[in-house]
Amino acid sequence: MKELVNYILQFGNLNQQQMDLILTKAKEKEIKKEEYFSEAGKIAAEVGFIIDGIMRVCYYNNKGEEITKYFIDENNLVVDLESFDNNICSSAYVQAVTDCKVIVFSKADWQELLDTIVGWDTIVHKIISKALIQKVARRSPLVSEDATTRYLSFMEMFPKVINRVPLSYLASYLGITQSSLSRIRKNIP
Amino acid sequence: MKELVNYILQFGNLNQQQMDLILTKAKEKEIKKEEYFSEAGKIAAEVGFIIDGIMRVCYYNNKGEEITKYFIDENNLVVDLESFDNNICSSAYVQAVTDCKVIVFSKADWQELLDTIVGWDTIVHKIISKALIQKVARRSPLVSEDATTRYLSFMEMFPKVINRVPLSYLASYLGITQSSLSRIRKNIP
DNA sequence: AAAAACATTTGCCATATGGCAAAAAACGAT
DNA sequence: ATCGTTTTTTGCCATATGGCAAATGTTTTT
Repeated sequence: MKELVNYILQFGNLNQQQMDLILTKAKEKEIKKEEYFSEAGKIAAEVGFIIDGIMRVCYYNNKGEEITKYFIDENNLVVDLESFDNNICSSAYVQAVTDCKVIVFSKADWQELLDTIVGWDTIVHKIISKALIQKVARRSPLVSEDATTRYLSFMEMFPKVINRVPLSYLASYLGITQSSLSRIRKNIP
Repeated sequence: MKELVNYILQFGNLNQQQMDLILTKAKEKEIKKEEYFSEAGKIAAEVGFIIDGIMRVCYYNNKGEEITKYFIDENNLVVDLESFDNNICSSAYVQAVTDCKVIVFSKADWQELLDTIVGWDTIVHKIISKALIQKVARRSPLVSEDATTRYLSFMEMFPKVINRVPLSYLASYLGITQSSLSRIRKNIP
């Protein structure tokens, strides 16, 4: 739980008692490779924090192709916000790419913490804003650069991820086919 | 100011007195076509709400090309969040694409409202989360679809925008060249 | 109304990426 | 270690998009 505590404290201060309360609601959970953390068509029921492993968010486009929208790695929050916040069905899958160790909060517990701990909502808001801003920032360059540049930027941004995910996931994230990605990789020194 | 009031009330309730206080801080402002609302290298000083007109967020990539990251139209908030929240220099320009009428709040006033009005922070959080989620949702499909599909989706998502912005802005938003976009348009019935 | 400035379209050809199928390599289970 | 499965690479050719420059069309200024 140390990772989670450190993560939270980056965004604001809580006293020992408040932090303890948060931790009593935190449940540790294993998610095996390929299993889903949340699924399209269902309502997201948990907020997660990845201690170990990589997840991805993916969906099927109108041609039926499976598209990876983004990757989430260690020490990050994982939650389908739109679904969780608004109690609506999710439009994407959140899937473990490797075996994952995750800390989860049920929706009821999460809500209780928001109602109970003064200042927790502000911290949560900061965490979420930062994550969303980062998401936008990471996806934007994917549109305007050529495929090789996109791949190189990905390597810089996610050095920990690149060798742990199948090429096909990465290719759809970058918006190219797997064979193109393979060729691009070959041409990099 | 009616537009702003309606917009706010979508996200939560405020009494008359609270709303009046907000409106005392709101200043109306004109921004002429091509002028900047905020600039790269400077710290964003205002939160804006577009009453009329279209703005865009743009930056220069490492090849020196000007890239439009997104468009913002009527009845939406406009602010470089990362810069405004953290007091750091902005990395992008926010520019009026057409003449704009905007309601603005200075940073000091905005902060005062947050400190004074109970519940205003929650409303602001909701507004911002929704805007960010929307931004992510809008950019994601740009990566995985072909250019024609991207253009068609843009038309659906921004019917009000498409005929009011130069082709070059739209092309860089879609990640293609202006001439390709011109050809794509020609081939659409 | 004419001129100038700007925006869009088009032609020509180069290049990047896609589609598909087979080969090669890597991984897992027995 | 071996077989079977899955992932990655490669070859071949088709197609989409880019680059550049000229032509056309549109707006703004004088």
